[in-house]
Amino acid sequence: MSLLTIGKLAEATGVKVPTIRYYESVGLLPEPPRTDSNRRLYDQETVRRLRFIRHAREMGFETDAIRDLLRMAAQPDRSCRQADGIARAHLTAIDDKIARLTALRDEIEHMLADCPQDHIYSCKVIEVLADHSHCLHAEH
Amino acid sequence: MSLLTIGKLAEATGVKVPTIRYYESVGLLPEPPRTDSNRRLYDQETVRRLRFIRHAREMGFETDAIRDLLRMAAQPDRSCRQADGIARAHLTAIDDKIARLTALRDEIEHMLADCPQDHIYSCKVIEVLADHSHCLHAEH
DNA sequence: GCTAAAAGCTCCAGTCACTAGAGGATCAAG
DNA sequence: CTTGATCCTCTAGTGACTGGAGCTTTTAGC
Repeated sequence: MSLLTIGKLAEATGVKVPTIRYYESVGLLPEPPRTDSNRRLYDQETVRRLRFIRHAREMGFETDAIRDLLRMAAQPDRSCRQADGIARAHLTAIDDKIARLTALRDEIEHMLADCPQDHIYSCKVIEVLADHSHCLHAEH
Repeated sequence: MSLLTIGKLAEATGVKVPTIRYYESVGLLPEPPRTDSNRRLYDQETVRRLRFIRHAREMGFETDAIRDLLRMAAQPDRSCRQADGIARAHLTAIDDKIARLTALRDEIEHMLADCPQDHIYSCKVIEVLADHSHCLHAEH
C-alpha cells in the first residue's frame, strides 16, 4: 500500500502518467527509485508533492513559481513573505488578464450588436477588423 | 511608394518582420513577388490584409478563425452569418475564460487575506496548495 | 568608389506545459 | 500460456511566434 507504480500515482493524484514523467524531467519531482525491471516506484511523500503541484497548476502558477513554492513548503520555520509575494504577483497578473479580456469582450459584443446581420459588405465584424479606427481597444 | 520591402511593411503595420514571414509560412499571407535579389515586395493590398490580421490577433482570434474571416472579407455579397458566428463563438470563449479567471482570482485573494503572514507552517497559501480540501475551486 | 552599417535571406532552435505516438519490455489475470 | 494492460525511452507536435547563426545585398556617408 505504501509504494505506488506511476499508474497508481496518476490515479491517486489525477495527474496523467506522461505528465508525471514530464514533471520529473523538469525537476518538479525527484527521480524516484526503480524496480529491478526499471519501473518507477513512488512513496506517499511524492503523492503529497504531486498534489501540491497539481493544485498550484490549477491555480495557474508557472513551473518556476511552483518550484519556489515547493522549496518554501519544505522550510516551515522560514517567513512566508516570499510565498505570499508569489501569490500576490500572480493575483496581479490575473487581474491584468481579466481587465484585458473584459475590454476585449465588450469590444466584440459591440461589434456584434452593431452588425445589421446582412451581407459581408455591411458586416460590422469584418469592418472593425479591416479598419482599426473603428475599434476601441488601445495599442500596446 | 506603392511597393514595400518587408521592413517597410513591418513599419506600416506594426507587425515584426519575422512574424510577417511566419504568416506567409502558415498561409495567412500569400507568397509575394521577389526582386532580382530575392527580396519580398509587397503591395498596398497586403498592407490592408496584414492590418486585418493584426487586429484580429489583437482581439485574440486564432489563426484558423482569421483564415476564415479573411476568406469571408473577400466575398462582400455573401451573408455575414458565418463571420458573426465566429465572433460570437469567440465571445463565448472569452466569457468562459473570464469566469474561470475571476473564480481563481477570488480564491487567491482569500488565501492571501486568511494568511497570518507569519511562518510557512501557518501560511495559508502553502496550506491551501498542500491540501485541496481547503480550497474552493471545482475540479474539471 | 569604398566601406560599414543596416536590411534582407534561409534554416534551425527555443518558448510553455504538456500530449501523443512509435517501438519495445514486462506484468497481471484468466 | 496468452492476451491485454502497463511500463519504458525517445522523438515530435501543439500555437503563435521569437531569436540566432551565417550568409548576401543594399544603402548611406565620405
